[in-house]
Amino acid sequence: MEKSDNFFEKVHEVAKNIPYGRVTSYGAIAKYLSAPRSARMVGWAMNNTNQNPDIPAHRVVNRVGLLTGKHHFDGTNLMQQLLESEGILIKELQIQDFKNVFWDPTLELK
DNA sequence: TGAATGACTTCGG
DNA sequence: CCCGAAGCCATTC
Repeated sequence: MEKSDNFFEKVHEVAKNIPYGRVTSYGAIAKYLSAPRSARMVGWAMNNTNQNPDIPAHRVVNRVGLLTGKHHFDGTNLMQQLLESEGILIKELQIQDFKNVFWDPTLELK
């Protein structure tokens, strides 16, 4: 165990680099990691990331801005509250003005 | 080894 | 971005 793959580290790094009040998608991160097919693995990696308090996993959603991962958080609506606290508007688990708050690592971080 | 699962994405209608 | 189905990839049983 504890193989510390570079893939996971990159996911952690990108997640930590997400600006305040911004969000990104799993696919965007996967694409940034040169693995656009492994979007699911990004989410899986988030499970490890989720255990890290330095990783704002709540800023990562699916491609349409839907909080698909909220079920993996401790609380019931914790993820939404965290995003709302950052100024992001959410309606029925879907981010409003998603394109406006979307942060693309391939464009901004790269 | 093979089958099932999932914090996704893309394609066709 | 509405809806249904297929594809991908790593992990787990």
